[in-house]
Amino acid sequence: MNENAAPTLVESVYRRLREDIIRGVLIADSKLRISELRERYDVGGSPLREALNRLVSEGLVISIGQRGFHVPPISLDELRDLTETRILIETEALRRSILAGSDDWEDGVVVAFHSLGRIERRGDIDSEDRERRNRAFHQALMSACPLKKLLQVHEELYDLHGRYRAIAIGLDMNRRNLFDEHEAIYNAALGRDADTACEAARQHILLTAQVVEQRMADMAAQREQRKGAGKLSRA
Amino acid sequence: MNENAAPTLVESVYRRLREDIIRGVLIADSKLRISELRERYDVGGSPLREALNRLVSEGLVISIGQRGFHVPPISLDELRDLTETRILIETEALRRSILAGSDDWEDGVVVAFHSLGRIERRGDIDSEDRERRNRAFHQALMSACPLKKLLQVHEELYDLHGRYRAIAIGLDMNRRNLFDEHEAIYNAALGRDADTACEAARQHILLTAQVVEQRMADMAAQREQRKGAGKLSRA
DNA sequence: TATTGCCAAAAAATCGATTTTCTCCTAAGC
DNA sequence: GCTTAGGAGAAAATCGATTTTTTGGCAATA
Repeated sequence: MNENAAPTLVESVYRRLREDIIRGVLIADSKLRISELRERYDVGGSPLREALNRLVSEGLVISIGQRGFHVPPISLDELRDLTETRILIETEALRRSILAGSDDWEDGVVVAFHSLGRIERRGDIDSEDRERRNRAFHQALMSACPLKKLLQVHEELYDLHGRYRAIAIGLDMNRRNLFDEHEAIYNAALGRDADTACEAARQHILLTAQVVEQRMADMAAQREQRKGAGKLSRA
Repeated sequence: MNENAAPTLVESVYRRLREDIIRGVLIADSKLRISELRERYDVGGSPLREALNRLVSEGLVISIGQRGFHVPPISLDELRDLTETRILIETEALRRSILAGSDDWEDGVVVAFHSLGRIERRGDIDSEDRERRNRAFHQALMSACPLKKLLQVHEELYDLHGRYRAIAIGLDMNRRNLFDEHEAIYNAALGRDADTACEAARQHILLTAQVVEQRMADMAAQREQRKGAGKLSRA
């Protein structure tokens, strides 16, 4: 049996849908027509609808009775809300993890950090691998937090936030040194300095969010301009 | 059109399943056979499975590929995890709510408190109404928290916790004065004393959890005893 | 010109039947 | 007596068809 094979069609299409929504392949605010999705993922209506319903509870899909499913819209307000909430949860989990972390935890953090650093130094824009290792690093840092439910909540928020990060993929390379930001968290964590680590994590998340905000503003401006041009050409 | 009518069968059976799981009507760790549920809720397989899949994402149902759905087991470990995480989220939301609360917020809190107090003083064991008003009170307290996502997370945790509270329904009347506990939070909140309010809320949640722990221990002891008796009778 | 009512096409929701996969019991073999 | 193979029945997963609801356009009306 293949380890990766989903035991169920629901499971498989659920994961693929999830990825596509978080990555922005399925556009925010767009309609998810059952017939189109059936074709896209090559599954029947039943497993598809079941997968969609799972995503509804995660906030990654919106269901409107008798009017089908939609990708949730994005907004500056939600980004800010999500960012602040994620900071709250992530710093709390990080703090508890640092307090409770064993030798194994340290090992895991070291591995994740170096693995991520290698990719970052290589400078690949390849977001696939990068995003995975980035996530793994953040998770490794928090993994010793004894509150499992807190970690679950964080995962949820991280993925909701991921939809916004996807907007700005590749954009922050120029302005920021992500490696330094990660290193600051890393050093403080291994040094068991929870306050410093949390502050570094907070800054790191905030900076990422700011890049996204900038990008959203740019996009809004572009939309404005196109609208203006449209008016002119119609006049 | 009836305001309360679910626009969709999925929605309707989702709510009913949810209630029954949280209330403990559907027993922890039991199997949820599609055919039985179909009969119980008088719906077809498709809406039923869709509703179940929503609950899977909320952690109120477990899905095992090709082996159907189950009510999640309960455990002392999870209770403690859930309790501490809920305290964390609820006190944070409460703190921010107190800081940001407007006059309207105060009004809402006053109404919710008195409404709950009336029920409590009446001493009905009726959990239906009581639970609803209790929830409403807690929500009113936090409602001015600007982080909407934090409130959503709280709701999720509150309901997961509800499964445990259901175990001890009616049991805490003897030992505790719930009214006083609520009043302490109420007074501190309206007095804009966030620290005191958070501490009171923390104590309140902890006390409830302790009653549940006690009850779980009792049940475990009873099980032990029955097992012993079984052994004897078989011998 | 704006509004309303109606109809056909499209889409969503749901059902009933089929296929696939597990479960448990029986019996043969060690 | 214990383990393992086989198979019938039960249950889960999925599909295809049906029913219900919405959408969008067009014409009639104010």
